[in-house]
Amino acid sequence: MPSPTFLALPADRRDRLVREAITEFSERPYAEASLSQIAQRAQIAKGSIYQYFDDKLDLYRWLLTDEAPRHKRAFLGTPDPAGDFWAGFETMIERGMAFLVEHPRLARLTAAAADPSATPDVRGLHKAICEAGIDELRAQLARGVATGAIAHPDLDLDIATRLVAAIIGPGLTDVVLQELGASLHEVLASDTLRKRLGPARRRRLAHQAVLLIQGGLGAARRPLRRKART
Amino acid sequence: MPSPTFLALPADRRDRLVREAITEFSERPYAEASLSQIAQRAQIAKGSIYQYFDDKLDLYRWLLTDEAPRHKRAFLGTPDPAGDFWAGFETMIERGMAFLVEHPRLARLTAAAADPSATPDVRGLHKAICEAGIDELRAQLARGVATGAIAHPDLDLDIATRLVAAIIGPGLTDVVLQELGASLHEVLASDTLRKRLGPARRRRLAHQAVLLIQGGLGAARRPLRRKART
Amino acid sequence: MPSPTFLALPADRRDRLVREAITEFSERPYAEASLSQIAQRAQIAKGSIYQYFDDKLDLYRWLLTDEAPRHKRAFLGTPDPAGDFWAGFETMIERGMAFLVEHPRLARLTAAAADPSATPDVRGLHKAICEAGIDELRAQLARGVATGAIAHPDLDLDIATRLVAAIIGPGLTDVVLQELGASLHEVLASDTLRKRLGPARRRRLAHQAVLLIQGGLGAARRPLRRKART
Amino acid sequence: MPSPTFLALPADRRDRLVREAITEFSERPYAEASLSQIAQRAQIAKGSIYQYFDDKLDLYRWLLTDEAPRHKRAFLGTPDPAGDFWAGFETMIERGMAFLVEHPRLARLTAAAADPSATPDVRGLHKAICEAGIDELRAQLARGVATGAIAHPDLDLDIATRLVAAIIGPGLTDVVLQELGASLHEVLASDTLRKRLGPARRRRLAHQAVLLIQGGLGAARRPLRRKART
DNA sequence: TATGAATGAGTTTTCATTCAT
DNA sequence: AATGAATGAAAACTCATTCAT
Repeated sequence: MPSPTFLALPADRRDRLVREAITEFSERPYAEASLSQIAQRAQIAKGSIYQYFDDKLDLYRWLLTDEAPRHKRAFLGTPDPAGDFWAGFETMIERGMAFLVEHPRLARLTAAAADPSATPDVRGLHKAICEAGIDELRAQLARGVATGAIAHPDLDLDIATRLVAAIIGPGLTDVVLQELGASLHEVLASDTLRKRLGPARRRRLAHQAVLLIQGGLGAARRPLRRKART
Repeated sequence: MPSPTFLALPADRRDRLVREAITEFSERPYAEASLSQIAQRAQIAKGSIYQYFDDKLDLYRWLLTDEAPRHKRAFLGTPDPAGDFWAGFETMIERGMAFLVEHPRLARLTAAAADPSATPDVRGLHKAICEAGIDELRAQLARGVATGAIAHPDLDLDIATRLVAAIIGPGLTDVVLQELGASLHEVLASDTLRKRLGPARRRRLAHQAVLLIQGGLGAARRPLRRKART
Repeated sequence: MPSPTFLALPADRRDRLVREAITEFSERPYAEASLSQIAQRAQIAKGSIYQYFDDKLDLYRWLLTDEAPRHKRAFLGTPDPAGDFWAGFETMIERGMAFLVEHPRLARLTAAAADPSATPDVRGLHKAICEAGIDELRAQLARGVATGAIAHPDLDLDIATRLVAAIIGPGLTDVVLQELGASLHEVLASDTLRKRLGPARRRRLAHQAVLLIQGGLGAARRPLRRKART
Repeated sequence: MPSPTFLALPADRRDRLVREAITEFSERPYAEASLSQIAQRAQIAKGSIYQYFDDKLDLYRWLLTDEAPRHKRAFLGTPDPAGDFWAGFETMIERGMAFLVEHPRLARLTAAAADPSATPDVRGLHKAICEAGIDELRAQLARGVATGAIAHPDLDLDIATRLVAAIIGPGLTDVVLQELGASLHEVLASDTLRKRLGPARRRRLAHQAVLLIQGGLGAARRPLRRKART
């Protein structure tokens, strides 16, 4: 948790630090990320960072649990709980891919949370983040069940949630990267790649994902409008 | 590639080294794993490791591309290509979970290949492994399509393969760990946990996964009854 | 190039480091000189050296191209270009020997630049230094030619410069050491030896050198009388 | 000193070891030369080297004090003590340059003996070699004095010997390398360079050197026939 | 006698963290 | 509050030398 000093920092100074920290942590594994680099690039004394955060992990934690989620939420917007469940689901997936494309560094930071290696401290952190995501997804699926959009006789909600999370998490990320013909690192380096995964393409991918999930979750097969069958 | 010297090592010495190396690399991300630690715990001179392997990466690569796959293949056995597609698929998944439970350190090592952080050299290594796995799965699914077991009108085999891989990879791992009520690291520490995910439970989980996948891939819905309900 | 940090160091600390570095590099060939030793003897943390210099070579380069020449220039003073050529030449040689006797460690450092072994990086460094010395000497001899002090019918200035450089460089150093009845290393160890090569003796040696050079370069033979024969 | 075992070795095996040892020691400074490299390239077990020589230094010493001088002597032939002194001197110098050009690795090994850095053990070795060379040259110059070929009123034979040694040692080597437009290391690498310093060119350089020395040593100026003045 | 695996001390280098200014 | 110099533990890696076979 950042110190009050940090929170009261002039926006410019604060932003410089945050920006460079995100860059550094998104480009190298935690162990190899260097506070010296961050300090130097942000034009901030190394000692100052230690006045804002307890240590390297504290800074990383804050980025992962506060800064990144805040941006992500702002980007995704709030889903409309009233609309059609599957349409909403598909939109959510599409927005997720858009986030990956538009904010690759933040997305990368978040993706790192899935890394099952990592040192104990970092692992705890990652686990917390993952579970939060799972909880959110479970609630959403529960809504689907409640509205009848999901209706599989044998469904175990907990298990299904985790499997679906894998699809829309690592699964779709993998697909996107495959589409880009690049590794995440190369995406970070070149902004031009972003153009290669425009909204239309993203919608198609989201649709494929929903198709798989929908079938698996026992939804009626037909309602799949949009560019699908007609 | 290990030197002939290494391959000709007395079993005891060799095993000590391999064991401790797997432990180290499965407990920390590559960047944080320490050859000194490995040497010390294996009771082997640091210099000796450098007679067996070119460097840290060479040892890691060998574990990841030779040692782990060899054990995994031996454990999984060869699937029967003649039998029912979905039954075979379900078995494969069950064996995968069994491997995770019986050889958690090796499973963990393999899982690390999904780590999207890592330094360029390591990433290259990981990517190669992942793609190999994807290729294998794609071939398997293609067989399903050929036999009619998979029959979805809109199916894009490439995309589907990656999404299915996410389900049976990170997805099921996550589920298993949830079942164990523990993180992979805790599993590594305590062998007794293994008992909590016996064959029956594993079969049930595998079934749930196949359910999701099967529905998503447009297979006929009924045949899903095998060892399930009845 | 040393960092600003280094240049702003408290004199005491800075001197300790410089002194021990010169000692180390003057006592062993570059490859065998150890930063750990320097740090330990200078009572400075190993890490600190890396805040002052990029690496081992950077420190060595600075000593060789900045520190040593600065001291040498300060010691030698500026020669009087107006005076008699050969008298000036003889003085220069005498001062060179005096430097060797008074600052043996620095002289030794400079002499090391003649080492034809060494690793490519170091060789490049050495070569640059040698060529700079040669250029300076060539200019000086050219002045002698211009003033008529040097007048040999067959003279090839480039070749002559290099041969003369050998005389006043390795040649005289060798003579001096012979006089001292010791190797340079023993000179380094015992300051008392310095007394055995006082100004008078040095002048005599310088005279012998000039004698050889002068004859070889075709100067008129007579004017050689100064403090020599009476 | 090599063990009897070594001396009794089959020529082939012995030669392989000697050849690779010379190569290694002529390409890197003593500290960086690697016995492992030598053993590997010579196809001889590392342990065997320790049966032939006490240690790294022992091997190096033998090369420097036995092997290299033997070859050099064989190459130079015995000078004719009866002929004209200066003509003989010039021939000696020319042969020395020829040796440098024809056997660069051996020459390089010998040149290293001039390196004033080096660790105490190595230094002692170098010093002994140098003094041997000096003694030989002094004897030769003494012969010149006896025959009247050298006749300088103020001559100090000891000093003169050392200065002349500097000319025909480091001095001429330097000139030769300058002629070749290359560093000694580059000479080692490319045999084609040898052609650029053929006998004619070498004679001219030798002549220039003798010119300088002769004048300096007070010889009569005229007898310098050959391509000199006419 | 020949072998080459094993050893471990020693090297350069990095970096999170502290603390005096 | 901000600074950035100082620190030292730890890492990867090398290589002369030993010694059991």
